[in-house]
Amino acid sequence: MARKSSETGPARRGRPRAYDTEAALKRATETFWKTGYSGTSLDSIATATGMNPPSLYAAFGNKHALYLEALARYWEISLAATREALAQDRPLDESLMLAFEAALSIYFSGKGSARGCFVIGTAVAESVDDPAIRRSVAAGLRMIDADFEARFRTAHERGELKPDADPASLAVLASATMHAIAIRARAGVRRAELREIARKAVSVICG
Amino acid sequence: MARKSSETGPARRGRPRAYDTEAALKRATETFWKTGYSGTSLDSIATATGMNPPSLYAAFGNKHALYLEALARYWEISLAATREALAQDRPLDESLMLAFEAALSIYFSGKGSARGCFVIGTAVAESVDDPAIRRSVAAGLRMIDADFEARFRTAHERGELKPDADPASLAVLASATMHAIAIRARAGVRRAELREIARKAVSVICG
DNA sequence: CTTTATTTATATTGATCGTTACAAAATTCA
DNA sequence: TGAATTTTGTAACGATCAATATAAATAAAG
Repeated sequence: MARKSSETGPARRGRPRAYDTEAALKRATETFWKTGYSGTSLDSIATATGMNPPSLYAAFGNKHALYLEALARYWEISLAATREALAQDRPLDESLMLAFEAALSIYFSGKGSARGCFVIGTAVAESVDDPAIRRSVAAGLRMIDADFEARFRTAHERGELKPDADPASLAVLASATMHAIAIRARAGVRRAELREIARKAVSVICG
Repeated sequence: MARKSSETGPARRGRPRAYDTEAALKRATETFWKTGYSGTSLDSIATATGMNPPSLYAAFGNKHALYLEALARYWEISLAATREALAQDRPLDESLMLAFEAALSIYFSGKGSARGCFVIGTAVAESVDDPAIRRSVAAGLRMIDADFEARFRTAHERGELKPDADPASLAVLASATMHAIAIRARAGVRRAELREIARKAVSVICG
């Protein structure tokens, strides 16, 4: 409802837009990523996107809707990265490390200091008071768990795990490891150290 | 500097205080816990504590200093709870479950919906832009790791672990599990389910 | 060229932000 | 009792908050 259609139809009528919606969402996401939802003003988003407040509202509705869109988009990208890493035809330990490396690439993708995970770093704080954000967080976490569990199940069938290993239990630890890395990245821990943490976790998980 | 001395000396001169500093800090912590640092106004803290703004400033300095004090106090209580749980003379798996149960008791200590961990839920969001908060988070996490590692080292010496088990690696997974529980509690996951997650993690960690 | 449609830029809205000035209130000391 | 000291309650400060009203600007359609 807020978002205007962007299909290149028979030529639009009025003054052309000066912004690219995709690019603006990306810039807005980066701003939220750094200072959180409550800590980010619409003014700073306007500055980051180069858009005027009216254009922001025309494009995204309001601050809350804009954040939800940023959150949804982050989940898409983040889950796709994890899924793609786990889909590679590699031994289990390499597969897990690929997933953690993919996560680290996202957590350290900013220009300044590490921002960690967008969800852990900004959405979790709002989750208590904001039902929509809470639902998004819960749903995304379930999907991460499911992706890891699927990978462990495959590994189990391939005999990469001990027969008594439980894919669901290992999935819990794998996503816990990912969250731990996300938290520590935002707390200023260096990437090499986080990689080491991932390595240690993988070595335990894979037996 | 901000905090006035509260030692019951030779009787104070002026109008007596209408507030108890300890109780006020507790109420302020609960408010921050629910709506985060940026999302909490000093007005709401004044309401929660029953204090006037000038009294708040006289007692704690300003919003930032008040939050840092709340954070430091939370770390104390939280770390003490973990340490005490791990200090119990129990088998390793029971010891870990005690620590996780202690954490759950804190994460679900609020009156309304679960608030999760104060650090994960509120401090992590501010960590990128706020050096003081970031340092507190990083230091606290290191202490948790150290406590778990010490427990695993003891278990290793007692022969509760396989000889090739690495206490540091297991500690990473234990605190990762704790963080995972903290995050999910704030995302609305029920306590019983979190207990189950902890149980699964313990079963993997302990072999 | 005029009309219609859409976006931009600016300015502003009332509300709320963190913080403080100020005076009344309440206590101890002389 | 009166002076000194500290806290309380209220009111207000300028700044900033999310959100909009308004009008100029820019395009296609008639």
